[in-house]
Formats: sequence, structure tokens, C-alpha cells
Amino acid sequence: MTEKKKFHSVRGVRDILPPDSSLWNWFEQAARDTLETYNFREIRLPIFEDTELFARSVGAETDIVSKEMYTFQDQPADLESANEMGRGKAVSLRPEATASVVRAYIEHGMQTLPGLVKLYYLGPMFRRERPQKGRYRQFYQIGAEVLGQSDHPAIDAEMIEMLIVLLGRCKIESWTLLVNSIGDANCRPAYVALLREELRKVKNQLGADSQRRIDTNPLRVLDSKLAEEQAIVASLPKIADHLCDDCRNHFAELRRQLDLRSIPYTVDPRLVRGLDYYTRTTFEITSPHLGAQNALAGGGRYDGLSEMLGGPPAKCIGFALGEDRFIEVIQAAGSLDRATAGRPLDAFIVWLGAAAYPAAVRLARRLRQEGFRVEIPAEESKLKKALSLAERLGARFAIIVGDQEVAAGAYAVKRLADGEQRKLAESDVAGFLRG
RNA sequence: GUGAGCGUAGCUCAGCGGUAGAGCAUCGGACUGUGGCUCCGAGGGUCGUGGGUUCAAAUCCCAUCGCUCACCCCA
Repeated sequence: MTEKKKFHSVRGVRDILPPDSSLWNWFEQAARDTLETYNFREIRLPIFEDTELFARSVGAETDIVSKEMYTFQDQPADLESANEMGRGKAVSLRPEATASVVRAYIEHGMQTLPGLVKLYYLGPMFRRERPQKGRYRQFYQIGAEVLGQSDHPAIDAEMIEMLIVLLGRCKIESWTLLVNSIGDANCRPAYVALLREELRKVKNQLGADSQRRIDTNPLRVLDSKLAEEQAIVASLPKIADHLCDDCRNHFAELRRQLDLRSIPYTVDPRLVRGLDYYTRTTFEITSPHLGAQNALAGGGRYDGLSEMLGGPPAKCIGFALGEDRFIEVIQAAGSLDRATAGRPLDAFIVWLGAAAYPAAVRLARRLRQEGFRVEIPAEESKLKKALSLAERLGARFAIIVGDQEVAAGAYAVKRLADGEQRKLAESDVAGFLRG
């Protein structure tokens, strides 16, 4: 009965171990710093929300909502809730965070704040997909959203600029920016109707997925990557030719805004993105250093979402970037290894003899108060062994505290890189460690 | 959900019908107050799991689970 079970992490989730965790921290700090310079502020959001929030914003018909969410009943039928409903309401682990941001915007009446509301978030998202390179069931995103009364393309362009700046900070040289406009409530319905009509004519040449999408979401057919459908997709009417004047002008201005920022881009008429709430601008940044899942970041405008969720009218644009994928690319480049490595161990305190231990403990505490990373062994060991361990732990200095040193009131501080050693009073040790 | 490849020590892998191995890592010793080098030694495995074939299976067969990559979709 005491059969031992060997636990392992659940499929699609993973541990981020040192030293990788140092790189993650570095990256998150770089992202925060970048976004803060564009005057974004952090919003901390819940990890789970009312399932209905995602269904109404992301779209009930999307893959994300229809089959990829981790959903459970909050408050199982207990005494309190059993009377009313018999069970708690459905909540889901967030598959993305834009819905939460808009919910929070509405809930806290942020439309009354002066100017544009500029928020960023970071943290884990959850989607139950089959894992592969660059895709996990618990993955990490950093996202930014601008909400307010203006939908000027300069806002869109500035968000993209911000992303490009972050890429540069991460020394990511090769990337591709794809942009498109998918119209708005004025022009998209007519285009979708036209597209559906054209698709019906070639229906029997399409795969099962695309055939189904003719009814559920014709735009997504454009996104098909099936080789045998490419010729058909290329022949379909393009949204760019069917935008209303406002959308066409908006998209033209976006391109001008990118040009004046010297940001290279490619217009991709097939970039429709999977989530229902997008309008007008859509964009994506891809990397050649990833596998099939090559999108580093993606985003777009979602001007109608606030009202769809019962809030005030709001013009919004946002993006999310995949941390896992950024990390992957940064590591592949290898150019930031030094900058992103965790701080090394500053000092390893070697104490010899029980009589010296109290002095060693006092020294460790003092150095730590000075901000040094310090290791002091719990058990005494031979000097040779202790120095060997210090070396293997990557310590910069070893500090020998034995009877002789305590008696003399000066510790032997040895720099392991070159073997230079000095006798220093306790108050002088920190200075030597800094130098 | 579908397909392909791969599962042997903590890690990287060899062995591919005949007593489970190497390198690295870990621990100890040579070396009692001065690390890195060297040498010696030790621990660590139900060969993913279950069944089958065989005198004999890590090895061949079947199933199953897991991992990886890809499809799909997305960050």
C-alpha cells in the first residue's frame, strides 16, 4: 500500500530553474523598464475569471474558448450555494489577459481617468493545447493595452515602436513585423458576406476545417497554412480592397506612422488573428529562430470590446508577447549571457573550530547587510575541502576564520580568481570584496 | 484530437539476444590551515511500464504510458 509514486510536472507545464530564472528576471525587468518609459503602469490581474468573460470577449467559437480553457466550478455544491444553483459558477484559468484588463477598466470606471489609460501586465496564461516547441499549457505573457477616447494610428504605431525597442534591448536582431487591417463594424460584415459567398463556390476544394469555418468564421480561412489551400486563399478577395473609407484612411495613416518611425513592416492581407474582438489594426512580430510557433508578439485594435462587455465606449489597442519565446530567442543568440547571468556568490566563509564559529556568523551577517551574497557552511569541514567547495560554487572570495584569525582580529580574505590573499579586520572586509 | 521520432545512472550517451557500461556530475580518500591539476575508490539502475517469443530479452514482437517535434491554432 505504500507504493511510491514518482511525481512529475503535469504535461505542458515546466519548472524554470536557476540559472534560467535569472534570465527570466532580467527580461521581465527589461520589459518593465521599457514599458514604463512609455508611461505604462502595471495592473495586477486575477489568474482566473468568470468563464463567461472569456466566452464573450475572445469569442465562444474560437479554439481557445471552445476547447482550450481550464474551466471548473467554483464553490462546489456546499450548504451555502446548494440552495440556489446547486453548484458554483463556472470560472476559468485565463487563456489571455486582455479580457481581464477591459473588465477591470469597466469595473473601476477608468474612463473617468484623465487622458489615455495605459496598462501592462505580466504572468502565466493557460491553454490546454498539445505542447510543442515554444508552446506550453502554462505560458507567460507580457501585455500592454491603451484604452480611451482616441483611436489615432499614432497610438498603434507607438505600441509597435515600444515592442521594437524591447527587441533591441534584448539584442534580437532578426524579426519581421506583419501588419494588416481587418476593418470595423461598418465594412467587415459586408466583406465577410462576400468572402463567405466566394468560399462557398470553392467549398469542395477545401479541407474540413476550412469548410466548417465558412459558416463559423470565414476570416480564419485566410489564415490557413495548409499547402493545398494556398492557391485558393490567394485568389480570394482581400480585405484591403473592401475597407470603408475610415478604415482605409486609418490603415494608411498607420503605415505613415510606422514609416516616420523608420520601422520596417510587411503588409500581410492574411493576418486576421484568431480572437473575435480585433478590429482594424492587427500586427504580429515573428522570429526565424523559433520553430513552427514563430510569433514573438501579436496584437491589434479592439474598439468594440468595452461596449460588448457592457462598459462605456472605448477605443483600445493592445499586444501580448510570449515570454517563453523571447527567452528562447535570447538564449539562441547567446549575446546577453553575461548581462543576464545571476549575480555570483561574493563570499564563502570558511570557519575552522567551534571557537571561531561565532565570529564567522557575525561576519556573514554583516556582509549580507552590506548586500553581498554570502555562504557559510553549517558544518565544519577541512580547509582544503571548504576551499574546493567555494571554488565550485563560483565564489569570488573565500574568507578564512580560524583561531589564529580570531585571536589576531584579522581574517584571511582570499580572491579565488588570482589567489591574492590579505589579512583584514572585519570592518575592512567589505571594501576588499567591492574592489 | 491526428502523425512521426525517441524513452538505459542526476546529465550526455554507448551497448541491439548471453553476468548493465563510459564520460561528466556527486560523495570519500591520497592531502591534519590554503581551491583549480592529478591519481585511487564509492554510491547511484526493477534498461519507462505491462505482456509475449526464447534455454536466455536493455536488445526481437505487441500493447500502454511519457517526452519531443510537427499538424491544427496561437504568444
